[in-house]
Amino acid sequence: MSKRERTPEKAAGKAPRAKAHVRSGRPNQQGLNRTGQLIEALRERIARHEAAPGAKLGELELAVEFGVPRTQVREAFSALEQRGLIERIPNRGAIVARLDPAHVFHIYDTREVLEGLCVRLATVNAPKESWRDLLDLFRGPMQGYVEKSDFDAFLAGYAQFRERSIEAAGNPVLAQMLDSIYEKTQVLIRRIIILPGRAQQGLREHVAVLEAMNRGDADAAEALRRENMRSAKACLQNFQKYVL
Amino acid sequence: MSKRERTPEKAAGKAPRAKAHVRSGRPNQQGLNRTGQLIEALRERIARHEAAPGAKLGELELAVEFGVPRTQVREAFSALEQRGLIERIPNRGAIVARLDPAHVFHIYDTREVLEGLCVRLATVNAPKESWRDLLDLFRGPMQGYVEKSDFDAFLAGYAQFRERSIEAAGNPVLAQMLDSIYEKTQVLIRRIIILPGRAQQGLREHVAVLEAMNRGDADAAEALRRENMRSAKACLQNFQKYVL
DNA sequence: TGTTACAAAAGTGTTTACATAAATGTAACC
DNA sequence: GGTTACATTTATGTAAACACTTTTGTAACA
Repeated sequence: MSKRERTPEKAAGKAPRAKAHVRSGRPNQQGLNRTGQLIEALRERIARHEAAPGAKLGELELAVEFGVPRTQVREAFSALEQRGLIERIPNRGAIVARLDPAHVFHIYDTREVLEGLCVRLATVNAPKESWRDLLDLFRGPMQGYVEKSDFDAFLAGYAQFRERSIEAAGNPVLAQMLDSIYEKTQVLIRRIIILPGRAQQGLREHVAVLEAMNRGDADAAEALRRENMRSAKACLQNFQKYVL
Repeated sequence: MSKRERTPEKAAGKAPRAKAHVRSGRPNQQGLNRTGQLIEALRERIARHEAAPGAKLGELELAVEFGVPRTQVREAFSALEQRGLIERIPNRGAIVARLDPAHVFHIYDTREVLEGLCVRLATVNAPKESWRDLLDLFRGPMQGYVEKSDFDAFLAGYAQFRERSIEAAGNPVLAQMLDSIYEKTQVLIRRIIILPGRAQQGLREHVAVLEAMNRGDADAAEALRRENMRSAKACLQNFQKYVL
């Protein structure tokens, strides 16, 4: 699963209408068309910070790298610009969007209510005791990850909580909004959890949320989750100079 | 301000490099580039239901109408698809996105928490008594609009509340999410307010929200606004067969 | 040595042309 | 009369060419 093996165009003869079955103008493969694949690839690259904020995204450069015509790169840019992941400056090209501190705090305010809704819906929709396994994970192994500073395992646990919640909430509108937030802040999480005491507190708060969810107390779960987001934001503000 | 007066391409000679100052490849005009203008025009057309859900959007058709090359229409489609306003079916073109009832309810659940956050932030940020004029409007003239069934004036009042709240909240992330919801449900509002008793109840609830905002009680404002959204959703469920 | 003017290069914005897939119409065939 | 096979049409997917803007490098000039 390397880059992508494609003939870099310019390999098709000009036979006006010769059989022509598997040539240049094929529409899609495996469900997503090529532009969609390109959008997804760029999105992930930006979310992973493989392309740093402010970095220039050359149209021709990407077109050659992915083996697609420049037109498709521009279509992808158009989509990514709508999602706020890149900025296009007329005649100057596209750059990965920077996120200034103020914007990050705006994101966290919004995220607070969305995450709250997510756990509320998840609690309502899933039967009691549905969260036993996650609760065990967060009460047991996750504590060890924090002590051993095994942040990868720790983040994997968070990701599991995240996926399960969104899945159980069953609200695609909410899921999309949380995704759009997540893809912008993904890289921040790695900087936050290494802050002194943050991982421990986050863990405590998650356990409290999960306990409320597991006993079916949707209102408490929502309130606790919102509290959790507020404390994360407060932590971010305290260490703003080191993180943002 | 009619359609758009542009030479429908194919009017520029092929002088290899003759002076060339105001020709074909100009980048933008009045702040937004042409693709941006096209996106905005199509967005509005969809939001206003001038293009009905499920209606086909032909690339060439739109290209001719707006006097732009097909490539730009495709870029606009790519952006609109990201915003969930259209759906693209491979080799079949684009259609205006349909919104099924389940999706509408998901939207309203999400909207509830976002609108709640909006009035909370607006209340916190704006000084007390900032909402006196709106409160007077909703307690006075708006009542008359309902009784006279002057829905246009009524909706204008709602729009004013909406704009002022978002403005005062001062959170662009939230504003964008509310916009993305609004552009999808705009047409529904016209069907909801004509439902028996809905306008009256919505008005009462808005007055309550504004009273809380005007006395600076952010928590009450948030709770009341959320209540308002829940009652709107409930109304929608009751008359689902007539509205959706 | 620093500055300005100009020219070349690189890259984006735009346009057109070509290839292919779906839809449609027509005629042969049962 | 209805169905199937094929040709035609229409529209989308793709690719490449063209036009313009910005930047950068170079050289003349103060």
